[in-house]
Order: sequence, then C-alpha cells, then structure tokens
Amino acid sequence: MDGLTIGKVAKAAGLGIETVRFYEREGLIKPLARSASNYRLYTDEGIVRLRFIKRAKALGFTLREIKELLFLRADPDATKGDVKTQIEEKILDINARIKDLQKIQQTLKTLDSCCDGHGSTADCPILAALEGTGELDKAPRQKT
Amino acid sequence: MDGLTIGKVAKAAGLGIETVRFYEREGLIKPLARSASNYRLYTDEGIVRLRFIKRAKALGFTLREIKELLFLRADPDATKGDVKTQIEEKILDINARIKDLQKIQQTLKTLDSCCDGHGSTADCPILAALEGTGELDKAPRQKT
DNA sequence: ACTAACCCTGGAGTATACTTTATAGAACAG
DNA sequence: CTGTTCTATAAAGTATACTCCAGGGTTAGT
Repeated sequence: MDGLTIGKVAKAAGLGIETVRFYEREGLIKPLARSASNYRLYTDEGIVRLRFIKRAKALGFTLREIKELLFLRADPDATKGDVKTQIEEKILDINARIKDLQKIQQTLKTLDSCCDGHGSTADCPILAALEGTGELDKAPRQKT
Repeated sequence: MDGLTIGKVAKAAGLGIETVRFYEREGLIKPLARSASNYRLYTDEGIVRLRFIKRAKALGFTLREIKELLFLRADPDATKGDVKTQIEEKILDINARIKDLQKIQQTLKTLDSCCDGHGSTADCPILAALEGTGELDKAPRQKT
C-alpha cells in the first residue's frame, strides 16, 4: 500500500486519529486517496498540513480562521499581504483579550485587597461589592 | 399578586428571562414561591442574587464557581477567608491566561515582522514557519 | 490460521453558557 | 371582552473543538 494511513499522519503531527477525521469533516484536510479497502491515504503534505493546523491553533487561531489560512496557502493568487493581514488581525484580537483580562485582574486585586479575610462572610466587603449597585460591571466582553 | 415575576427581576438585573430560567436549572437561583397560576415569584433578594451572578461572571468566574461563591454567601459558617481564597485563585487563573496570551502575542509579532507582505504566498515566511518543524508550538495551554 | 492492532461509518456525548422554538394558559390595558 | 403582553414547560439548537462508542471489515506479525 502506497501512502500514509491516518494513524501514521496523526502520530507524525502529534494529533489523535479522531481529531484528524474531525478536521476532515470540518473541511481542513482531505486524504489524497482511498485504498482498495477504503482506508484514507495521505502523503507527507498531509503531515505538514496537520502540523500547520496544530501550530496555528497554538497561536490562537480558530479552525475557521485556519481554514482561511490554508486557503491562502493553496491559492496561487493570494499574496503575503493577505497572510500578514490575518496575522495582524489576530494580534489585535489577542491584544484586546489581554486588555480585558488585565482590567478584570485589576478589579479582582482591588477586591482582594479590601478584605482582611477574617470572620464571617456576613460583612464580607467582596461579597458586598458583588451584590451592590456600585461600579464593577465595567468588565468588558468576555470572549473566553 | 405579591412578589416580582421573572420578567421584573430579569430586567432589574439586566438579564434575559430565559437566562434566569437557565440559571435556575443550573441551581444558581430559585424563586421564593409560585403564584396560583404557577408563575415564579421573587423578592428583591432575587435581583441582588442575579446581579451578583452577572458581576461575578464579568470578573471571569464560571457558573460553577459562582455557585460556590453564592454558597459561601449563604453559609453562616463560611468565612471571609473562604471568599478571599476564591478571588485569589481566580487572580492566578487570569494571570496564567494573560501570560499565555502574551507569549502568543510575542510569537505573532515575530512572525509578522519577518514578512514584508509583498508577492505570492509561495515564499511566505509566515506560512513557512507554520509548516516547518522549527520551534513555534511553544504556545501554552489554551483555555480559551 | 489466528490474533492483535488498525481502519471504517454514523451518531452520540462532553463542556460552557445560553438562545430558540413550540405549544398553551394567565394577566393586564382599554 | 378582546387583543397584546407575560408566563409556563420541555426539548432542541448554537458555537467551539473535540472525544467516544458500537458494530464490523482489514492488515500485519508469528
């Protein structure tokens, strides 16, 4: 038999077999062929593609976005500028998420510092702050 | 009729009716009583509780964690230290997420700066980096 | 030949936090 | 009284990214 079976590519890319099949259902990868017994057959490019997906995921791209990147990768008319744009959008996205989390962090720390931690929750300033009508719900969109 | 209907408390807390019913299913809130026609009836404490949930959510707590906070709030044996502990755990959690995102950000910026953005994707250094076997998959756990 | 390891499909389950839909009774305004 | 608004339940749908399972064929090693 000629070509790599799904188990081989999955292992080489550091993914599970089920994950590879899932990516196929999602349109991120397709086997080059099928064997006589209907086994998926891949080439080395399959491994490269899976690794690509894995790395892009680690950088915060969603599968939808990765699909787009893979499209750019395959499109002869696509330019480096197109790729760069995607990266830069992601940078902004991550930036916004960091900012949101930092604001949350700030609020949490303020809350934390206003409580000595001793005694019953009856007069807990943290709980009071969460109950109260004061300003606290400034925390921004949670994309998490 | 005596007490607030679900529409009232939901509006007062800035939540949707369906969301309140969902929180009830999740065990976060219960109406004090039911009317003759089976309408949920709440008191002002219902509004406070819903606001509490909303604020805690904005600070990054999951519903599961909020349930825990609400439990501390109701438990006469719970101490401020218990609450403080929850807050501090969340601070660590958020901190870890910020660090992860910052690493990702760093990598993205490095990638971005290594590409001039002109010409076909055929020799795009960003795509190459995503394909390659080089170090890149350092990006940590994505809880996102 | 026999068995372990591998592959197939289709569908369901997991986690988080809701939202929507369908069907129907209840309450309020004019 | 009637039309609009509100409420009820149960179940299904949404989004993201897998993961597992049942039932059954295939390949490889000894």
